[in-house]
Amino acid sequence: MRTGTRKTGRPISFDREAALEAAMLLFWERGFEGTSMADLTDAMNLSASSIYAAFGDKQSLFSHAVNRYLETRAQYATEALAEPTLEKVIRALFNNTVAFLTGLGHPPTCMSLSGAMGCSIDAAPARNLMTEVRKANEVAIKNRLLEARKAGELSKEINVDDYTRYISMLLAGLSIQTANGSTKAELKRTAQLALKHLGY
Amino acid sequence: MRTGTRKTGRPISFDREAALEAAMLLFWERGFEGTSMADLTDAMNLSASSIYAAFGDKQSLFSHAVNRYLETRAQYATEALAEPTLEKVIRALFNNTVAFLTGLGHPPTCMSLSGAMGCSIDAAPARNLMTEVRKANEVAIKNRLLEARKAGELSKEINVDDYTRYISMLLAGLSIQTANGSTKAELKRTAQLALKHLGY
DNA sequence: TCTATTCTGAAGCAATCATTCCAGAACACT
DNA sequence: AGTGTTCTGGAATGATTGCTTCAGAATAGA
Repeated sequence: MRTGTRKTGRPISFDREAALEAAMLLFWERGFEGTSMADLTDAMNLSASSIYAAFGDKQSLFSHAVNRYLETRAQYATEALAEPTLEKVIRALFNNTVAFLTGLGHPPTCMSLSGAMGCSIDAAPARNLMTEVRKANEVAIKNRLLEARKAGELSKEINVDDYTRYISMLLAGLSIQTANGSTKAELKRTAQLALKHLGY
Repeated sequence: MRTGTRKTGRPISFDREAALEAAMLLFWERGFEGTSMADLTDAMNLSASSIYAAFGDKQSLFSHAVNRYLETRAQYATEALAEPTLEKVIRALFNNTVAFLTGLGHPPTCMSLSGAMGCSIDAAPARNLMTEVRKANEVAIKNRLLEARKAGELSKEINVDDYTRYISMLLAGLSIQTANGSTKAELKRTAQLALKHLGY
């Protein structure tokens, strides 16, 4: 049962990370409820009992998949926020988002939107988790803006909360645009337009 | 079976529109796959066979519900586009959207996003329908912008397709903001910020 | 009243859902 | 080699899925 620091017994025979990657991609595309355990056993190439032993129940597996997503796919946002100046931060935020959304090998939208927007009451935990992820993103942006404000890069007249929500809105909008089928070129132009209207 | 112009037989004993309204609200909140027939029979206060006779299968009922949504809830967009000047159109588009999203008695996001973002392969028709709805919205906006261009209200240097996508992105972003839990006051301020950056 | 038509509610359909159980296989340690 | 522990795959769990069927109730027109 414990998969952490076991010392004896039959060792795991599959690549835990590869299996989790497959699960993540499936959840990303079909959402929590749209993905069945049968789909998962198929894509992960594992029996249900192995999945349960390694990751817990479906909800727990979803959490693990979301964590993997945040660590291996959503780092572009963190990287953007680490840029030295506000202008570079904002530019990177949009450019990285476009690059991410139009990347190959995964669904054309961010997982926090496709994961569980509308879902049954049973799946409420999954939906709440997605909302938390989006909110955490906003908080990260806000903190970076507060830094920029301290550095004198952001006018004191600008309400940081409002500005945060505005940027968050723009980025979410980009994701929906991609889900609508916008091409990479179109998305780039849209992001450029957003930057232009932001004054960058 | 036919519910249209029947002349004899036992008449329908329930309020068709009220039943459809209940179904729409449920689909809106939980999405196509998150809503079971049991949920629907409960909310619509009808037996499954009555629903099938009146609206067809679940997918067909979903289509009817979406149509009702478009007719009774999403008219604010059409109304906004009917404003006489471009400035009024844009302002109305944002203000109406905010009023709509923060309205009481329905989920805090637009149905085209909660209806079926991530879903199983079986529910692909529902997802495609939602994408079509979003695209149709874009087309409507684009046509209005082309009108404005003819009227000389929009600079010829502005690419109408880009501008359409930009506005569409902003409006979609507002919907996500509401899903994140933004209050009415916050959403208003965000929309105002968007208008300001648009030059209005 | 009689007949034709349609709606209703309950029961039942096979399929699928997430989950669990179990016998056996595979390895680590002694 | 023997023992203990853990993993594995398949089968089975009961509940729920969307959907259908059917006998009977209800009404319209003759």
